[in-house]
Amino acid sequence: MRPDMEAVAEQVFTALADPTRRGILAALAAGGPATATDLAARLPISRQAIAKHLALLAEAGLVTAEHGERRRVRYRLRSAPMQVAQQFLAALARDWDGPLAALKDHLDGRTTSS
Amino acid sequence: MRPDMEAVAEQVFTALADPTRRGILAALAAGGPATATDLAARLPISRQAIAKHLALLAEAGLVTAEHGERRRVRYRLRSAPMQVAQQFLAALARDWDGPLAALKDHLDGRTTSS
DNA sequence: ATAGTGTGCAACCAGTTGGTTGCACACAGG
DNA sequence: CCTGTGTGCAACCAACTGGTTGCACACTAT
Repeated sequence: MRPDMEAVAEQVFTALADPTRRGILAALAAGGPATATDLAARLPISRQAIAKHLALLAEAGLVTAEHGERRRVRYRLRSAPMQVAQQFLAALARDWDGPLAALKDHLDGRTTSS
Repeated sequence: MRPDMEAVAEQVFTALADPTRRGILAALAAGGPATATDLAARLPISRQAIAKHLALLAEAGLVTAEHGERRRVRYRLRSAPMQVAQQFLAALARDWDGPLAALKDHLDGRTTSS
């Protein structure tokens, strides 16, 4: 079940690279699931700006929309995509300074090890 | 020794969010340390564009510049900042669906866990 | 019926970003 | 001396992004 791990990681990275988005996620983590208008009351930007960010976060799978009574929509955190991103980072680091890198350096004419 | 972990993570996320940048890093991982012109030969963009990306990657600490003979500059991968980013992701995930989140939900009037 | 509250959609705007071209400079070899 | 190669800097450009405002729509309550 890896629907293109790199694509998920890219979306997570894009989402988490923005301070405002991290602020929204922190607000959700601190106060539990909330609606866009609720978040707009706590953050210094407009509801529509928050709605755009929530759409992007939902696209990345970091939040899920829960439709409640009277057209209200609550957003809840989802940590699963972040674990995918973590694995992606781990895989990258393994590729970079793993034994392959040393071999490459050797073939490159450098005597990195031994 | 944490010079603002979140700042490092943000730079890593910004750097890794761009496909071209990941391509440059992949080329470095595959072929070992290389110069900007060398990378420009393998990638479909100009040397100057690559130089800009390398500057950003160096700023994030993901590559280091090694000044060699005759004004040549080779860039080498550094995986340390990625491990910081990994820890940041782990801390976030812990904050989200850890016991605190359940408590918050409870205080919010919801009976998530008995 | 109408007012109030909450959501979604679209237009618009300024700043950033990814990319290009062009040029100036440093240095080794003919 | 010049020519070739490699680097750095700056200007410029199109596209994207983060943010705003305005408006239309849905639904509940008075």
